[in-house]
Amino acid sequence: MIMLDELNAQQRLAAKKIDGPLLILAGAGSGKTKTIIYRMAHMIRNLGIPASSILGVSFTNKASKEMRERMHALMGRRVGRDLTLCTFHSLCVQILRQDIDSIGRRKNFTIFDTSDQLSVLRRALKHFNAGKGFDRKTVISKIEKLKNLGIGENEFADSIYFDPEDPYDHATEYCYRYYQENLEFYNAIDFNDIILLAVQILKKNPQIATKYSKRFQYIMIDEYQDTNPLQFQLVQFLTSTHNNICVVGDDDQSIYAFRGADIGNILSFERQFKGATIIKLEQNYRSTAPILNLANAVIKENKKRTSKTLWTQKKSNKLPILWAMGDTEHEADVVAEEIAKMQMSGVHLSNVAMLYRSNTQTPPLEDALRLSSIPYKIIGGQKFYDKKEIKDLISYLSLILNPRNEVALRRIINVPNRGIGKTTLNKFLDKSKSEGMTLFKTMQNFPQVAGSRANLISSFVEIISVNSKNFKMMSLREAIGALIEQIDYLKYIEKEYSDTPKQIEGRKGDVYNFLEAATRFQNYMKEETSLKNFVEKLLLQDSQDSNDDGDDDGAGDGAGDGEGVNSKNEVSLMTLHSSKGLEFNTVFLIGVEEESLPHKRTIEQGEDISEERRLCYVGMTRAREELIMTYCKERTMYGKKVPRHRSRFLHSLKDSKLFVEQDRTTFGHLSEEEAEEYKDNFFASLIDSL
DNA sequence: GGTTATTATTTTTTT
DNA sequence: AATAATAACC
Repeated sequence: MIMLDELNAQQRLAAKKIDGPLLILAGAGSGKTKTIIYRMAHMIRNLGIPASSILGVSFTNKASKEMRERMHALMGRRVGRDLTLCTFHSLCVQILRQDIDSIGRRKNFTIFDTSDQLSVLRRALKHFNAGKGFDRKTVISKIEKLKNLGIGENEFADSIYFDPEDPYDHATEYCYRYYQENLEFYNAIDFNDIILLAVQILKKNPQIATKYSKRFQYIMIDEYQDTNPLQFQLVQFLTSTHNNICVVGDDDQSIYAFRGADIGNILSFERQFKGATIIKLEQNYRSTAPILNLANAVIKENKKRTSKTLWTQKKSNKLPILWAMGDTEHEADVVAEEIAKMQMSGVHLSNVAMLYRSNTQTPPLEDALRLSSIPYKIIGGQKFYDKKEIKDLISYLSLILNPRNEVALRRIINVPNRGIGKTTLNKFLDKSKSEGMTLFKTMQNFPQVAGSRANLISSFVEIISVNSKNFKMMSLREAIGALIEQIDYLKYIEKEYSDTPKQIEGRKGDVYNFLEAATRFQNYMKEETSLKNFVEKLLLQDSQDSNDDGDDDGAGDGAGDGEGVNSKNEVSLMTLHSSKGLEFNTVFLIGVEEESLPHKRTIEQGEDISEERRLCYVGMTRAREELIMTYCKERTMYGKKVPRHRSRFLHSLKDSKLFVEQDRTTFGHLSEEEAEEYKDNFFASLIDSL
């Protein structure tokens, strides 16, 4: 028997409401995950619902991993194993692997990431009009938006989204088609296609839709405010036979509109699922009252939101603080100094985080921490597989997996240098076109096209085919090792970076880490290890997945595992986006200034800064006890110093007494005595350093 | 075909 | 300031 006594009244209501549509509006820190876990446990243990008929969908691997771990802790491993807890993307990849042939596509597709997309787009734009300088990223984001709305490449021109006056729309029209044709020819799909094609499968094959809907009788969606229209369609198919859907979310934490999330999905849940129950979780167990008061005041300004006010029992007389700093370096130094002080007084650094709007703010903070010898960890930012070496290796693997993948082929055809340059490549591209054959097949069948370089081509083709045999015969780890050796990749790194020797070690390290990752994958997946699964996992990895050198999971059943990604004695650094779902005793909110939060691009784009406000709200509500915000009077941007001002989000509250402002460029935050002492120390250390 | 110099561009957030 | 794309050179 699972006892629900540990839940509060609202949480318990939510856990007990099993049938029909349910919307749980869960404010920040209101025990959302706990409620979901108990709800599932209650269903399985008390009501005897088979775990295998329950599906829990989240957005990040980290979220589903956490859910699984907490399920294990509560009910033991066996039950957890039968539950399906996964991300939207991994769920859809499973659907595609099973049934993609039902919409006339091949099964061994590869997944294109952003850089693959960009490389196709470059060619698309060249074809469209060699002269004009269109921005590839703008075109991509237009295409993605269309895909998220479910508009195909041939439907765009006639849709209401097409503006004949806008030259970008004409470019997009052309490129969208070119892009889709190419992807299909290469047998590749992009992130949006993962969802889009899965929905298409379900749409065209009602029996398949029914199959999945029957298999998953109870469906839960986490972070529902982040779903896009396409994901909404998917949910509709999955619930078509039973309507047992429970969604959990917080409209105030919707921060992914830029990738198509539609806050309307959560706001209109009642209308879309008839007879829905709505339960609000408003008690916050995380933050102290002063922190919550400020956060509430900030978010209150937003117009479109469900009415909901968080409250807490945690009293405190520590008001949030806003520090005015001189410039970027000053900001980093002062914060680092403060953290050093905390460390001295015995604070464990896993309880401390620095949050900021964009990744570009990371380097100066990092420098300051390093100079003060404070251990830190950057979460998110550049993904492991975004590094050049890893992309190269993955391209080899993708090509081996799917020889139609021309983007991968072009990336590595001359890496390491093997004397196959632009001219030769172009010859093969022409031939490939005239024969209507994939680029790789052309190289395989007509090496003589390269003239005197024919043997170079042949030996490249040979490398690929030898290795694809290797992957069938050896273990994953061995086969990757053999590949690296055969192409002599480590030597290539040495040569390539011979003028920046400092980098060599690190880049080689990336290669070793890659091998490590393969080993870990192999140990974890056992007989399900395959190259396909491995590459897929790498590409669907999210920014909070552990790609560190370390012992992350410890494997033993953890006794009450700690919250947060980082339990080591390290400060966590991350963007506001990646901080969602986490909490820390002390939060430094860096750069709460105009053009940063709200961001310049959003201000320029027109009026809707509500998402920026939510971002600010998310950041503030990460803090349990202490919230320290900073802004600079001057910031270095694009290598130039620019004057800056405190964010409008705080400016409008400056007389509210909800926070204190201290000017750290003077000694205004100190009493006279302290200021004297500080100055003495400062000069003393200055003299020391001379 | 490969290397180096110059120029352009970037920086919002990410599955 | 750092990096990538392009052009010009060897």
